[in-house]
Parts: sequence; structure tokens; C-alpha cells
Amino acid sequence: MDGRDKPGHDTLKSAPMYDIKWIREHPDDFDRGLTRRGITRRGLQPLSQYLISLDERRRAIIRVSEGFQARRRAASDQIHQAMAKKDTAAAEALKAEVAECKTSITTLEGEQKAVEEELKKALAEIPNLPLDDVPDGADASKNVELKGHTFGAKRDFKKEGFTAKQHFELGEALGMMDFELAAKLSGARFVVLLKGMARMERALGQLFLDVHTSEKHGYTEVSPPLLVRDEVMFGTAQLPKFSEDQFKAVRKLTKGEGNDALIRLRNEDHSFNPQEETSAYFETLEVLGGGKKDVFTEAGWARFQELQQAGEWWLIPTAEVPLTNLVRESIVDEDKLPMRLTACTPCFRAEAGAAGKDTRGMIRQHQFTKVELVSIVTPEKSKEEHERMLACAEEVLKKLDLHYRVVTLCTGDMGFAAQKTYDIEVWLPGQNMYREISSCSNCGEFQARRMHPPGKPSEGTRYRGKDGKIKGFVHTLNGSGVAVGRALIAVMENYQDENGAIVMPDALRPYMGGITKIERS
RNA sequence: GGAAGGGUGGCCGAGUGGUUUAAGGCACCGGUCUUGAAAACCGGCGUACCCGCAAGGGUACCGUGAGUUCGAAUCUCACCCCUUCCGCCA
Repeated sequence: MDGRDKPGHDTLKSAPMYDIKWIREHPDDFDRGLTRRGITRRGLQPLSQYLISLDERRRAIIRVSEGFQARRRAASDQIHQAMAKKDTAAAEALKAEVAECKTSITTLEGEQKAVEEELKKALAEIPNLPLDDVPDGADASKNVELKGHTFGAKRDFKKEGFTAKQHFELGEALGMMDFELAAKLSGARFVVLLKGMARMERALGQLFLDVHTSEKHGYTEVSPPLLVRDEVMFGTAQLPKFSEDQFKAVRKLTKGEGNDALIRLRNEDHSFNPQEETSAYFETLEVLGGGKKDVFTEAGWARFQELQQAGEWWLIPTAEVPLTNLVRESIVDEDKLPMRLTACTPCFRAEAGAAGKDTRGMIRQHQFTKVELVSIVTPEKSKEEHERMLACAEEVLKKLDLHYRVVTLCTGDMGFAAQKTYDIEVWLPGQNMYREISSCSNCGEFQARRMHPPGKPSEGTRYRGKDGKIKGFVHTLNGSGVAVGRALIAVMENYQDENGAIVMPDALRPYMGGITKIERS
């Protein structure tokens, strides 16, 4: 809305993504921003032109369609009048005209729906535009270290006379980390933690939450749902593009839900035609036996699966999803902002594109624990809040006295929803590498726009000023504060002694019942 | 799982087939009055989209989807959600 409220105000930082009107008015800014992210063309056209041409087709259809609708309405009123005057002939003539209008309207509505579907799909898969100060680059090698944020130094194991082991070597030797046992239950990329390691995972989460809910950090602790609906995953932009990275929980539809799905299908005229009996849904499932068979057309089958999603939930890949969506479909009072939320939750990731990467140890798991930070703020405050959030995440690593550095991600390494991202990379002496332990992103109004009620794309999360007026979309930020699994690894590798025991950092001891060292029992 | 009642604009709430371009109230904005404020009074006040330089005009929207009808907030069907009660279970 910024673009319209303030004519001439067209910097990218307020670029209203998904607003086709904004794209229409600022095609060059739009294309330039996407080019920086390495996304340029659709065929030979710039992306903006493709979108604008779809939009023009859409508007042309609406223009004609609304003409017919206006005529239908007027004719209906005239029928009312004619009938009052008992002029049956005139009424019948008008009815015929209404019928003609209806035919045209039905056709045009179909066309309109198709074009809007295509436009919506295209817009939903366009990532956020980078802020001006984000470095350009195609991959992680172009990330830029953030000056003045490096903390601590690498521990000198050579001087101490032994080589640092990796976390899984330490954990397995302690008998507190079992990957084979986990594989028996769940396959690769799962782990069973036992005794001291299990307790340390709990202790870390608790420490982080205590730090962030302190008065100084000011986050509100939340225990959110871990299973969420499609539109929630769309809101934070895991969908539609990244469904392969997610886990899903499924239950069978009830009789009522299933039959509703079939009746909708029939109404939408996909060749499939169910019997009227109320048990049609389960009979259909039996006929299908899990496959498409010949009962459906391609489109009908796709739609059937879509309708079955009534009984499906996504497992959250991060608490960012439920925390950010707490303000979805709503108008937040300005005096409630900034809203700062934190949660310690399990996170689930399919890691589908990561075959062969980090296969040993618990760096990359299907399930891990993470403390997440989310801020909902007014647009003017988001940059400031981003720095603040980074400082909050850094704080827990400082408390654990872990050496880290901070990098600003370049345009090619940023996540889909981010305008700008800082990664905190902790030093892992066993791996002899810096590894990401936190990622803090400013998403601007990108997610706020997406968190609209299903079917009402113009009603995302906005805020109301003290004068009672709706001001615009909120800005959302999220960051890890920090990943508990990786923090566990970092503590293990950095605090190991030559016997393979783990010395407890001071900050953790109160949460470990006063234990100063974890060693093989 | 069973029963009953609900879902209408920022909020409350009326509305059971055609001047509903949704009554009324609250909140909010402007004005009159007042030293100032309150009260009172007068006026304004939904969202999205389309056409237009603009003034303005048009279309859609009463939980969601479909149906009946020349015409639906209103009638029919299914679903979702909320409230209360009962049953069952962590």
C-alpha cells in the first residue's frame, strides 16, 4: 500500500510483493531486484512483462464480464416492475435476456478464474526482493563477514597436545549418542540421545528460553502447534515452492468431508461422476486403491488430491511458521508492537535435496530442537529490530563462551522470504569449520502479505495506529536463538578434554544439576 | 461421538425472496456550540477489483463451497469454525 499512499515512494525496501499493481507501476525496480537474486526471465520476456500481460488479459475479461453482470441486474429489476404491471410478455423477454447474460458470465468467469490462477501461481513463487545493502553474489562464497561481531577465538588444541574430535566420535564413545539405534526406529538422519547428552539438550533449550524471556530481551514464551495447515505454511513461504523439504501428517477424511470433496469435484465438472450414495468417498478410495486408475482426468485427479488435504497437516520445519502466523489474518494494534515471541520446539525437515551432505553425526537431522525468535514490528522499526535480534541470538553464544563470526548473506544465498539475512557461524574444532548455528532474517512485509485468509489475497496482517486507522502491513522477522542441536555439537567439540569428556560451560551448570563434566559412566 | 444454539462491516447487533446502494448503536473523523474540554446537535465513516487525468461511475463481498430463482444475507444441501451440555480418551 506504500506505493499508493505515498506517490513517488518506490524504493525496494517497501516493495509490496505480490501486488500486481505495484509490479505494473514499477516493472524496472521489480526486474532489477529479481536479477540480483539470479532470477530474470520467463522465456525471452522479463518476468514483469509476463506478469503484466497476464494481468492485462485478466482485466479485459473483468471489463466485459462486469458489463454483463450490470445488465443482468438491471433486467432483474425491470422484471420486478413488469410483473407488478402484469406485463407478462415484457417479463418473459427480459428473462430470456438474463439467461443470455448468464451464459456469457459463466464462460467469462471460467476464463477469469484460469487467468487468475496462473497469475496467482506465478506470483506465489517469486521470492522477496533484497534490500539495497545486501551484497550481490551467486552462492555462499560471496557472503560478507560482518565487522565487529566476531566473538572469542579458536581454542588451540595443538598447544594443549591433542587433536579435537568430532561430536559424534565423542558422543558415541561416551555412550550417549546412538545413531544405529535411531536408524532401527526411523532410518537415517535421526539420533537417540541418552543420559548427559539428552539432559544437555534440554538444558540448552531452557537456558536459551530463560535468556530471551528475560526483561532485557523481552520475548514472550509460546508453546505453539507443531502441525499446521497449508495456508500457514504458505504464509511464511515454505509453500508452494518447498513442499519437498517438508514432512506431512495425514489422516483419512471423515465420510462427510470425503463426500463433500467428491461433490465439489463433480460440480467443478471434472469428468468423474460419483454415485449419490453417502458412502461414495470410501468406495472411491477402494476403487482407486491408492492410484489414479481411469476414474479421473488429470485435472480431476490433481483436484481430488487437493481436496483430500482437509485431512493433512504439515510438520513445522521451524517454529518461525506457527509463531509468525500467530498474527495471520488480523489487524494488530500498534501499541502491541513490537511483538516479540520465542519458542523451543522440535523442527522437522525432509532434507530431500541434501543427499550425501553431512551424513555423519547430528549436524543435519530430520528432527532437531531449536529455540526460535520472531518479531512483528511496524515498517519503520524492522531494520533496527533486525540488529537487535541478531544481538539477542549472539548473547546466548556469548553466555556459553563459544567462538563465532557473523556473515551477511549475499543475494544468492538468502532464503525465499528474506530481504536481508545474517548468519551466525559457530566454530567447530572437530570439523575444523565454521557452521551456521543461527540465521536471522528480515522479511519486510513479504510474509504479512501472504498471511491472508484463504481466497482473500488482499487481507494480510496489517496494523492499526493509535488514531484507529489501518496503517499498512506489519514487518516480520525471524531468527534462531539458537539451534539447540548444533549448540550441543558446538559445546561438545569446544569443551572436550583429552579423555573425551565434556566440561560444562558455566552458564549451563545450573541447568545440569551442578554437573561440571560429562564423562563415560 | 451425541444434542442444541450460533457465524452479518473495526466492534456490538437488527434483518426469513425484490427501494438492503445492510437498520440501529459503539468507536473513529470533520463541523456547530464552548475560555478549553465534555455533553448535545449536524455531517462523514467497510473491503477488494474494473473504467476514468479527475470528479465520479460500475462489479463483487453477510463463515466456505455448491444448488434453487428473472432476482438470495434471507430458501435447499454439504463442509468449516465458535458456544453450551452429555459421552469417551491422554
